[in-house]
Amino acid sequence: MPNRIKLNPRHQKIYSIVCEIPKGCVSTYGDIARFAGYPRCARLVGVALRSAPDDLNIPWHRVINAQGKISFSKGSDKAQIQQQRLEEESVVFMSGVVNLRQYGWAGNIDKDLWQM
DNA sequence: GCACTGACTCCCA
DNA sequence: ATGGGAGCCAGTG
Repeated sequence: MPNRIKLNPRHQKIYSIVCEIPKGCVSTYGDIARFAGYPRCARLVGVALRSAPDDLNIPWHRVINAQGKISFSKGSDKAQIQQQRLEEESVVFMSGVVNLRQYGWAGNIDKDLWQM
């Protein structure tokens, strides 16, 4: 990913993590924050993604909250776009909720690798 | 530098 | 299962 844009190291770290999310998978703010090295900074992820320029092509739509839902207000433009993009990646929304057990990227490694 | 806000999360009623 | 409240850390004004 191009890092020509000068941003805070934390943000860049978060961007890197988000970019590592494989297609067809989703992750949560809390998990990404953990991977980035900021266990309690779920909000920071939100701030970072909000500041994320489109130039980087950040797959921010693969980032959802711990409930498996979109953090935006229902009916919000971004929420619509996010869901649509995920569906295009074979991520199925059931009642507006993503099954993290199945699509959760962090979920695959969280149990064994991050169990401490 | 202080105070408020937030694309969050967790716990309890 | 659902709803409400407190905690958390950074960013922004």
